[in-house]
Amino acid sequence: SVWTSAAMINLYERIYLAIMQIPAGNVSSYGDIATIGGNGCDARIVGDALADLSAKRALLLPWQRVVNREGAISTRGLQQRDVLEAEGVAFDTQGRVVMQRHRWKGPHADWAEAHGFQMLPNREDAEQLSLF
DNA sequence: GAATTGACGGGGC
DNA sequence: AGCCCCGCCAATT
Repeated sequence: SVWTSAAMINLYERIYLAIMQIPAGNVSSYGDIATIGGNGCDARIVGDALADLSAKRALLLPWQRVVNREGAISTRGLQQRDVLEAEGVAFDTQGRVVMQRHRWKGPHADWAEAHGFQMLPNREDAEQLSLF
């Protein structure tokens, strides 16, 4: 219906807003952006939102900073890697972003709270816990 | 409505 | 590392 379409536009806008927080030199994954968006966001929806970008809108949004969880680029023939390298992002020999170094840790707590977004769970703690 | 398709991801093995 | 299976959800056919 008309209303679900309007809701989707808002969801896409939330996704775009989250993506705009990714600093140059970092990348985020579709899943991480979905986690930050919270409330109905899903990794596939993030992909949908980016696939929907007009050429004009794409110039205003750092869409290139979204890669999959392995650091691999999902677009084809769009020079995404070149742009990321120009931003200082390193790739491994398999053509994937070195996620340990460049994966964005998520928005700051105050920004997330102020705009109704979620924090990214702390991965260091998760790794520590898994040791025991 | 049902089935299929995606710029996806987690968990198990 | 890989592979497989399954969940997810909007859009399309």
